Order: sequence, then C-alpha cells, then structure tokens
Amino acid sequence: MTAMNLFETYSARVNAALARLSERGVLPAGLNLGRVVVEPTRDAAHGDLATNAAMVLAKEAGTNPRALAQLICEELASDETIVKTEIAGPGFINLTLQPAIFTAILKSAVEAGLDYGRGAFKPEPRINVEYVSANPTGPMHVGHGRGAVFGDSLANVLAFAGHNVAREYYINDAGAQVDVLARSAFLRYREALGETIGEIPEGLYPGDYLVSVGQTLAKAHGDALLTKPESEWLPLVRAVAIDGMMAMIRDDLAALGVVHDVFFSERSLQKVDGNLDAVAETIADLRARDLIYEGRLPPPKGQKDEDWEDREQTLFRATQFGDDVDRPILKSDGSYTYFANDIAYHRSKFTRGFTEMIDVWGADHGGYVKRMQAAVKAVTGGAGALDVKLCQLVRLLRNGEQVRMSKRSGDFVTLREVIDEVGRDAVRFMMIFRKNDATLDFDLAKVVEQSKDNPVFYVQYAHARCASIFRQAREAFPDLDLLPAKMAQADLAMLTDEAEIGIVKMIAAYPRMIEGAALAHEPHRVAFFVHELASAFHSLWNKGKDSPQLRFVNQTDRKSTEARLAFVHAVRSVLASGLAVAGVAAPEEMR
RNA sequence: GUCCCGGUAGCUCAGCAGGAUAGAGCAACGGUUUCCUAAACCGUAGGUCAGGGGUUCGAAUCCCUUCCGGGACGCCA
Repeated sequence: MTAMNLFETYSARVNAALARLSERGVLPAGLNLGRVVVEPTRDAAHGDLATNAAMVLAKEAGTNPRALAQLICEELASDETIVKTEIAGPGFINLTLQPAIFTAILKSAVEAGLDYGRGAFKPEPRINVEYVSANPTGPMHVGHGRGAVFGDSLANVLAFAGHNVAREYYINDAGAQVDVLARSAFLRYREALGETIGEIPEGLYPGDYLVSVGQTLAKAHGDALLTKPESEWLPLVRAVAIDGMMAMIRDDLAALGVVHDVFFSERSLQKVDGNLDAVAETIADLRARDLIYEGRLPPPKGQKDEDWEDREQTLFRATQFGDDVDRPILKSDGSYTYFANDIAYHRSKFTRGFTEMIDVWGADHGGYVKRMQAAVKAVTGGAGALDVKLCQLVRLLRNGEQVRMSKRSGDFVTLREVIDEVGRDAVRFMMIFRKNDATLDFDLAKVVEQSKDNPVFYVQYAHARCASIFRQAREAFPDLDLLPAKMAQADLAMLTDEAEIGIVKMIAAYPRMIEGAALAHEPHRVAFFVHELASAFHSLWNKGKDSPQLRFVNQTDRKSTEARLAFVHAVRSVLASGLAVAGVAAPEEMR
C-alpha cells in the first residue's frame, strides 16, 4: 500500500488551488509554498484538516490573511470531497471532509493490514544506522540496552517508512583495552590449567565471564602458551577473547530481538593480516586537501593539566567544519587515535554507499559529536550527512528505589539480568517510551505489573482485546468470513459514533506519524501513538457497557457487527504494526 | 573557561518541522461490575511552559541572555 496519505493529498490540493489563483493573476506568481502545511485539527469542532496557507502567504500576496483565506476557500469549493470550509481565528482555513473520505481510508487500512502505513520503498539515499557498538570487553549493561533498542526501533521506523536502511555494529577491537582484555583472559587461561591466580590485579577485567574464555584457550592450546612471550600469545588470546565477548553480546542482543546486518571491525581498518590500511589512506586523502597539519593545541581548560605536555602534533582541521578546536589524529607514540580510526570508519560507510549516517551513542559521548560531524563533512566532501542520537542515562529502580550499578569488582546489573527478569517486551517498550535525550527511569517492579499503569501491558492488552473480540465473533456468527478483503466490504459508513470516528481519524493519521518519526529520527513517537490508540480503544470498549448498541459483536445485528469487526481489525493491525516497529510482541491473549 | 542535553500540573512525562483554549498517566477526590476479559473505564481538581528580552499575524517550540540540574572537554575507547 503506497497510497498518498490524507494530509499529503489535501496539501497538494491546497497548493493546486493556490497555483490556479496565481495563474489567473489573482495572486502573484512564484509564491513560496514551503511553509504551507495541512495538518489535523486539534479540536474536532474545527473540522478535519486545517491549513495555515492564508496566514503564511498573506504578506507575500500583498493582502490580509482572512481575505486571502476567502479566496482560497472559494477556490476549494469545487472540490466535492470538501463539504465545508471555514475561516477561523487569524486566518486558519478549516476543512471538513466527506465522511466517505474516512471510510475509504479505513477500508484501505482493513485491506492492507500490517502493511497499512508502510511507505513506498526508496532505494536512495541509503541510510546507515550504527548502534550498540559496545566494547567487546564484557557484558552489556542497561545503558547499552537503551541504545540497542533505540537504534533498532529507529531502523525499524525508517525501514517501515520506506527507507533503505542498514544496521551496523562497530566493534572496537583495536585499542589498548582489548589488550587488557587479552591479559585478563590469559590469567583465566592459567587458572583453567590449574594455577591459583588469587585476586585479579588492578587494571585487569575481573569479571568471571572470562572464565570460559580461559577454558577454551586451555582446551585449544594445553599449556603451550605458558612458555611463549607475551608478544606471541597476546594476539592469539586477544582474538579468542574478542570472539567470546562478541558471542556473548550477540546472544544478549538476540534476547532483545536486536539484529545487525553488519559487524564492522575497527581492527580491519588497520594494516593487519594484509589489509589495506584504510586509516593511512584516509589521512593521506585529507592531507592532500590540506586538512591535516602539524601544529600545537592550547591546553584544555578547567581540568588538571599536570601531565599536559605542549608538543607539536598531527591535527585535523575540524574547526574548518564547525568544531571548536582542531583534533589530534596521532598519539605521541605515533599510533592512530581513536578519532583517526573513526574518521576512516565513517569514510568507509560513505564509500560503501551510505550518504546518510546515524550514530547512536551514550550521552557521555556528547563532546565527540561535533568533531565526528566535521570529519564526515570533510571526508565526504559535503555529500554525506551524520546525525548523532545521544541516549541519556537509564536509572534502574525497584519499587522506586535506585538499584546501584557498580562496574567495580565486575559485579553489576547486566542487560541480560534485566531481560531475564522482566522480559524482552517490557525492556523494549519502556526504552523507547521516552525521548532519547531525556533520562529514563526503569522500574523493574513496575514494568511487569499487569495494570494500566504499565504502558507495555496496557498496549498489549488492547491488542489482545481485539483478538478476543474476534474469538467472540466467531462464536456468535460461525459463518462469518473474516478474511480482510471480505471484511473490507462491510458497510463502514455505519460507524458514526464520535468515539469510533475519533479512532478512525487516529488510524488515518498513522502513516503521517510514521513519516514524521522517520524524518525526525524519533521512534518514541510510535510508542506514544500506540499508547494513545490503545487508550481510545479501551475507552470505546467500555462505552459498550452503557450503550449495548456500541458493542463490537452484536448477536442481533449482523450488519453492524461486520462493520465493527472491520474496524477492530484495522485497530488491531495498527497496534500490531506500531508494536512491531517497537519490536514488541502483539499477543493474542494476556495470561 | 568552552561545548552538548535537559528545566512544561504535587510526581513521571508528551506536545507531532511556530498555530487556535498547553495535553496524558500517577497521586488526590467522586463515580461505573445483570455487559464482548473491572488486568478496564468515566468525571472533578490541578499550569507565570525556570526568569528576562527579541524575531512575527502567532512562540512551550526559533534567536539572544540569566539562573538551576546533568554530561563532556589532547596523547581512553
């Protein structure tokens, strides 16, 4: 289903009306329509749609808003689907549409089912969403989980809106910390061979998740590594340890339902095992364009700078692309900084065809955004764009009391523990039931409550309730054909209750919400939408208590039951579709 | 010192590319059960959108500024 959505349709019609007015010389030609929008009215008393066209264009057209609105209304009068135009306030034009417009949308929603709201596939631009990218040195914590869910849901909305999306994980397997990981694993290896290792020394990773890596090494090499110098065993142990950590991370991600298309190794950018040195290549490219130079930086302010050593270093001209200072790309020992690798990495994204890049980071990396965006501009010659989404901290609570997450001593609350305790659906929904840039309270006790206070449950329950209605319907009318194509034939004009119409309008707004969420890179909008739809649906369901004629299944009225089942099917589809974007199950029943 | 993110009802948060009278949930108070799942619903009350200036037909939303909270700031990743 790729039909234009309602708002686009009428936006086009308003623009056409303006064009006709210009053609006839009533309005000047070449009006700037960029700011004209057609949007839903907030208040149903204002009709179905509203446009700001007259207010936005009045000055340019050399008239006043209400006079211009009058002209536009007269022009729209020929449109049969608009039953009423109304000028309100400072110059709003409110449009009331034929009810048939909405029943047609509902019908298309019934037919399309889970595909309703899906955007037509656009192969360009190719979008790369990079998320999680947790260091392969231990299990993921809850903060990683937020990034994982956010990135995955963002990729889902983008894909659903029709964009060409790839999901990527950047493995930081090149820095000093993976060497530390290797030494920590080596200790576990000796332990596996029967040695008593005692306390894990300061500076190594103490977590017992490395025990199995040690055992793997012992099994594969016996005691052969013990006699070798570190320079020989380290690369070997490192590789095994990283594999072990990544296996664990992938396993955790799988438990969340998060999948990546590409796992990109930082190490692969460097000159190892006969790879081309992509970092050197990137630097050479930048140097050729005079974007790299040898120079000095002022010492950083506001922090102790005892070990600050004023020296000449190799710098990238980040300031030329909007950053605050130029940034070093080589360490004092001549090796690449993390930033240098990261420039090469983002260049690789571009050369792999991605012109639109989205990185999902923890908020503590906020200081890194400008330089990375500067680098992307430089390395893509302005043809690529990078948006960085920062996810704020997660505060883990239990009944309102903070659960401390201490990384010290290696025992902290892992993402896996949380998933195991409350389930994947609760974790996923709650993680995007908040803007990414606001801190998030995650209460382990609350998210498993079966009550309306728990949004996960609340939305899933609405879906289950839809399913329940179908179960009832099958009993009441065993011969009813419940195929969507058949249901869509029902007389949907029978749905005239205000609450029903309100929900139909929400359904009509679903595609627009999806587009907006994709455009703004804000998957939380989907979660909120689905929550509101669930609320409206629960409310309507309850109206059936006082008003039996509003019940969905009505034993004595086959016609209205058919119409309402189609309606419920559409509600159910939109709920399921939104939940799918969030990566949350849409259960048939709640048990 | 610089930069980034927040500040909206007592609490937790939405506010959709600037739009009409700023919305939910929780907590408070008052209701709804012969009825498709009461695991729910309805109603009442609650606001100087942190403060101040600006931009314009119009600002919670954009710009400037002050205050408060969080984070970051060469050779970590």
